[in-house]
Amino acid sequence: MPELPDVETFRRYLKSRVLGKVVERVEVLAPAMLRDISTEQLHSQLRGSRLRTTRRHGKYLFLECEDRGWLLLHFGMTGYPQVGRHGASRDEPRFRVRFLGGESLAFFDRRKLGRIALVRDVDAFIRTRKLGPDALDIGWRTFHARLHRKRGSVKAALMDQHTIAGIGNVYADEILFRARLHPAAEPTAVTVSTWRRVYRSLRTVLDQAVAAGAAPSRLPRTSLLSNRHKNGRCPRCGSRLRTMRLGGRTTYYCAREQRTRT
DNA sequence: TTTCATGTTCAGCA
DNA sequence: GTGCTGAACATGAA
Repeated sequence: MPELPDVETFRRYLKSRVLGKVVERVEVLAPAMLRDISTEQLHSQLRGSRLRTTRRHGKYLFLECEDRGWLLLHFGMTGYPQVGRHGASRDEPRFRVRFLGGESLAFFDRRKLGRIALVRDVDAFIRTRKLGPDALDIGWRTFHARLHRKRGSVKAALMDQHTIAGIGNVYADEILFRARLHPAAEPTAVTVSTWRRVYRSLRTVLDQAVAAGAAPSRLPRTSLLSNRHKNGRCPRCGSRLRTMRLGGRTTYYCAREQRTRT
């Protein structure tokens, strides 16, 4: 479920497990996941390099490889990293970085929708891709300025990575549920005080999710996340949750509590 | 068997 | 440029 909280959890995990390690070799089991680089190039670029720092922007994770640039990892819908001794896991990873000393970083991704690349400069990458500010860094003024004039729905605006980076389908629903705002509300019709509520909700929801290590079981019981399924009920008022399609994705909301205005 | 799924990207259309 | 829809990517789960 790689949205911002998941990727931030991955980042912290990798920070504690692979920094300082030296790359021995790289194995690409699913070459289609590479972007703008071949397996051979990636291997020769990374071999002998020491991992120095980690960075995250939105749903992108970067590992700095000393003198070689940054290894970019995007987890798509089903990707996740795992560090351990070679071959410790039953599943076959799509990508693996072996380190001197015997450990390796494996990238699992059933659906192969994840992406792997090597970039020279993270900030340049963010500019080129026109990614918006990271959802955990954005301040109230910037948030309001970037969102309140958008067309379409508030939910689509929250999920637009060019507007604000890191929020996906699940957390967009969660943020709007907590803010009690209807996901289909038009951004231009939302009052400033309601935008404030959305902003505060965004901070609370993301902060709590990161603190919980993005584990649904460790999120507040009043969260929508654990109820987003057929026959799911609103954890606050008990009414049946409704669904609709917004921005091409299934949207869960409580029709009784989430209003179009206010 | 069919439908749906947490993400991104592109084509086609308004 | 903005936004929407549908498709593609590739695979598992309900």
